[in-house]
Amino acid sequence: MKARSGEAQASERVDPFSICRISSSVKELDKSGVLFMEGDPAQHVYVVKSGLCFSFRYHEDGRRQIIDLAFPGDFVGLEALTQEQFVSGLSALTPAELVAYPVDDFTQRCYAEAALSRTLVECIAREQVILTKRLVGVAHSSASQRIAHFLLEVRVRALTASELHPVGAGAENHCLLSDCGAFTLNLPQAVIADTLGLSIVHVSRTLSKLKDDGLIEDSPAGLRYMNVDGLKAVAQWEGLAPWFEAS
Amino acid sequence: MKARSGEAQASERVDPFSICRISSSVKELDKSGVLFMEGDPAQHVYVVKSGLCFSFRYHEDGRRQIIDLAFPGDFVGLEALTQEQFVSGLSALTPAELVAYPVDDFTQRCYAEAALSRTLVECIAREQVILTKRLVGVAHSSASQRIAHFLLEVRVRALTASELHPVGAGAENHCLLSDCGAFTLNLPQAVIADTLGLSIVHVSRTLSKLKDDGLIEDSPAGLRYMNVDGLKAVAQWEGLAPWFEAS
DNA sequence: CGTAGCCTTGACCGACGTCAATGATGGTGG
DNA sequence: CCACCATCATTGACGTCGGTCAAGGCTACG
Repeated sequence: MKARSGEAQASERVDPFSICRISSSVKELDKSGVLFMEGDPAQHVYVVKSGLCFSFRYHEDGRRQIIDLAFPGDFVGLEALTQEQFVSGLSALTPAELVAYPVDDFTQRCYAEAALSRTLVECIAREQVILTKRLVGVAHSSASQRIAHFLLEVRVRALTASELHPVGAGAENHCLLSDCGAFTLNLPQAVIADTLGLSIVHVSRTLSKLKDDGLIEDSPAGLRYMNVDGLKAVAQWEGLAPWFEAS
Repeated sequence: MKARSGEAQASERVDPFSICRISSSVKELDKSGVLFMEGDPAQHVYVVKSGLCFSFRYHEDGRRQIIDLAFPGDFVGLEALTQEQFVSGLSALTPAELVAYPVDDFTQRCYAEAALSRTLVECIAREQVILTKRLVGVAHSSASQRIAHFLLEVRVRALTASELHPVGAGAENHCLLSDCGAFTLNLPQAVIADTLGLSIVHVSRTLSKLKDDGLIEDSPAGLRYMNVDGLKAVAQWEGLAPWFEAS
């Protein structure tokens, strides 16, 4: 088997649940529940089993920066592998389940099975690419670009996640919903704002503009994507990352 | 040996050169030389042996985002492990040497030696923490905060790197210089601007303000840090990361 | 001496934040 | 069924941070 996954399709992604043979327990979170906070002792590594979560940090001035969303199948709290304390918190946007693996077991297993290390490296590398993209975006893009990009990113990741983990996706119930043809997203604007480093007010204004342009629309279920290609144009979309399907 | 490194001092950091047993070659770069560009086929993983490098990406509008500086001892181009192409370019700020390891050898060795995988995971995780910090900073801080933070970050990383790799540090010659007591930094303002997502003009203005406040000073060798504590106050400095010495 | 980098400074302007008021929605208890 | 409150979204007025443009200075180098 070839180790490099550059040419991998989404369907070939390693399955994070493959590590389930090691001792594990499941944590359940309510909506807005907090699994751990920045600074908490880091004794477990987690995989999101169902629901939608996000990792975040607080800035000294009290503002929250959302580092990344975490979809079913995503690793979370990997900092535990290299540090005593979490450097970011983790909270849930919807009721969620996470599988917890004690760091020590996990580490030992890494030593025992190079393939697991490998999986890990790939997961982290994937995450890193998303982060650098976001970094470039936050630094250099206008609010509408950032927001359009964010909307597209969430869509792709949600679709990918639900393909891979149709069972426990769960996020559809509350936040995401891919109905006939059109994708619909229901997130508090505060989440978008804190992810992209914008104010809620400006997010609202920018979304209104996107609505005026017919790219999205309000619906009872949330934001409805009316014109994905239009969004891509605004976002100057180049795809999320090589290993995600273009779609 | 305990695998977790949260409690590690700088002196206990894993030595990236420990992988030198696998086939490798040294690449030399001139000042401003480019090792690879975004999109190039990724066939090697590198470790900076001497000099100062940086990884970057171009935004669609042509602006350059510097992702991170790379000091002697730092891994570079780790994307090669998981992707066919580099997602960022790498260039040198000073004449530099980099050790190149073919990905395939590297990968095989990862399978053979879990400890190497482990080292890798730690390096990437470390990098990730820096990235998330930068993300928070770029999104929520004022120019003077960002710049002060950047100055401090470079100082710590340069000091750490030169402790670990006193031989091949090399960066001192051109960019960094820790003379009697005061640290001195000589970087083009364009580098600071592109790292922090600011315009050169504004970097200049902000540095002038810091000079007015007596925190830094021009010197023939570059910027001289006159008041590190003052800088820390401006930057709301909380340390770079747990594994770096406070200093 | 002329040219090329790099830095500085001023004038101007736009994007985005803040503050504040107003609506919509939905859950809870009377 | 309605009153009440909490949460979230919208909208306007206004200020500011930082970008852009343009001009000029300083060194280094041929």
